[in-house]
Amino acid sequence: MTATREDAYLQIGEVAERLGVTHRTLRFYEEKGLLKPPTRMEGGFRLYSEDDVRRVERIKQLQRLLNVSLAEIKEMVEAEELKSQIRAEYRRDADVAERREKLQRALAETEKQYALICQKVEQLSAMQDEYAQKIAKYHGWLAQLGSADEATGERVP
Amino acid sequence: MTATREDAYLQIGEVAERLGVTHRTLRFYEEKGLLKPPTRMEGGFRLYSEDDVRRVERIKQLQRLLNVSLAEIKEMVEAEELKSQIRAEYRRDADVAERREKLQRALAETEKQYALICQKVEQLSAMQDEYAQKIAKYHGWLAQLGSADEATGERVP
DNA sequence: GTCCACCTTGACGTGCGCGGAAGGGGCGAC
DNA sequence: GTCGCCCCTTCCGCGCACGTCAAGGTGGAC
Repeated sequence: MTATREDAYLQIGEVAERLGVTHRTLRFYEEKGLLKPPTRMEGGFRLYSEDDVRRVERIKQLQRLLNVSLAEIKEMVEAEELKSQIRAEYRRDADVAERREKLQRALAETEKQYALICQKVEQLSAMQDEYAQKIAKYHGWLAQLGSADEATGERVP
Repeated sequence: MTATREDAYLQIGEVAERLGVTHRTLRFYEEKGLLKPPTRMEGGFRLYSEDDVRRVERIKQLQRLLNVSLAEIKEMVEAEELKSQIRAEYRRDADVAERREKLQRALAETEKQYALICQKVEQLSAMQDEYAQKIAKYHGWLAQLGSADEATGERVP
């Protein structure tokens, strides 16, 4: 059990290879506060947990899909961190009012992000439709060209 | 008619204000070949047509939604330019085979872009679902807290 | 003519998101 | 021990997408 736990920890190079990023990127995220400082070996080597790895994946996902700055992504992942805090505190005798406040903050942030995503999906879907129509038009024109090789009386705008 | 045509041309500052970009951005796009050099007044002032304006809007849209480099966007808008060329050549006695080839190139590029958009929409939709579930969970937890604590909470939408 | 807002080119500066090299230390195998 | 590889911090550099400043030309109103 302790063995599996220790095996679960990865050095920076392994994480980098797994996720297709460089060790520089991981250290950079740590510098910028997007990643909490990972645990270390005695000699100072960083040891990343599976949670850490998931966090990096999340960051990359947000970056790819939402096109927002790392500063904004930092706020986003910090909101997710709140959730973990709430979970951790759940067993203890944390104040109910305090827990609710945290939940509401996390919820508000999540809803903000959700709205952003919805907006993006909407716009992208519109663009998708637009492209589908363009493709249909091209196919139409090509069909005309194909059938009317000598009989040229068709309309191509 | 000539009057409306001339009125339709805009100076760089007007375009910038309309689109919420700076004149530097417009010049930059021109330098990089994303915008074809606009017509000029005698004194050298740039005069942008409505087509030019739409082109800039398009560039900005692609940038916002697809998160790709200007170099890639250049290729995309160049593909759209092919379509205009085909239109322009239609009246003339352009070779049918040549026109078909251009159409097919334009179609191929458009389909490539379409695939990219589909992929993005898919991933973003998945993320959207994920967030919707998260929000539902938060609401559930808040409801639990609210009922267990017997009612100082009011905001559980 | 004069004024002033707007335009021109050119060149250097900036913030972001890392890249890469220097100089040094840790770790496991032999 | 020592060899080789991976890791550490520090610091300068780079590409992208512009921002910004300088020095001057243009255009229409008065």
